[in-house]
Amino acid sequence: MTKLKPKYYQNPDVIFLAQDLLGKILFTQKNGEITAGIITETEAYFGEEDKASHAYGGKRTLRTEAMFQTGGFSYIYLCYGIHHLFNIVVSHKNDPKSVLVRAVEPFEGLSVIESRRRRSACDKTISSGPGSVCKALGIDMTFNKKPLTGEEIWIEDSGLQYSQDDITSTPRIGVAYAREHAALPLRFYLKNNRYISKK
DNA sequence: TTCTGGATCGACT
DNA sequence: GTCGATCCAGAAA
Repeated sequence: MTKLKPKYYQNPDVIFLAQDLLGKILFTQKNGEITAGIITETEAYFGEEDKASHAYGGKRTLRTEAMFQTGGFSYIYLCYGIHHLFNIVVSHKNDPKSVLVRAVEPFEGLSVIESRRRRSACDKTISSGPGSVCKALGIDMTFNKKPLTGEEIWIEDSGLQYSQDDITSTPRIGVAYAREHAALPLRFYLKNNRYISKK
């Protein structure tokens, strides 16, 4: 397995990347403990034109600043005052596209993940849903704006390849306010995996 | 300074 | 299926 390179993330085709990232492995290292999960579900946010994106209209604030960085950095924010959500920033500088990781399948450090989530790794709710992914992998705001090629958080290519037949696409979750962009099929998940937020 | 609402989860019915 | 938790960023003023 090899760590994905900066070049991989600089691709401006966020819809391709949201699908290509399925099957890749997201690692974190915290307090010397390494945990990882196979990415099973993602959503694409296509930038300034996307009414569902925090960067819609080129809105640039302290929070959204992370998305305007060069592809290959993390964008993490707090949702509903409770949950952290993890995004992979892609494309080039000042093009705020990102991929939201919505679910992973536990891969490494299972006992650490189980104690963080207080349930068995066999329970599919352990890391299905964007808030759960962050909790399972120990991701909080200290991971915001980090390079995904470093030693705290990174993604490896497992070599797994999927065809369009293996991937289901649906509208994104929780973005009804995005009006005409709410129905776009920009959510992707592995058809045959049980670690999915909802079918 | 104050107000509003959200890229959700889990407990409970 | 329904609903409360919980708090910060962004907008209004």
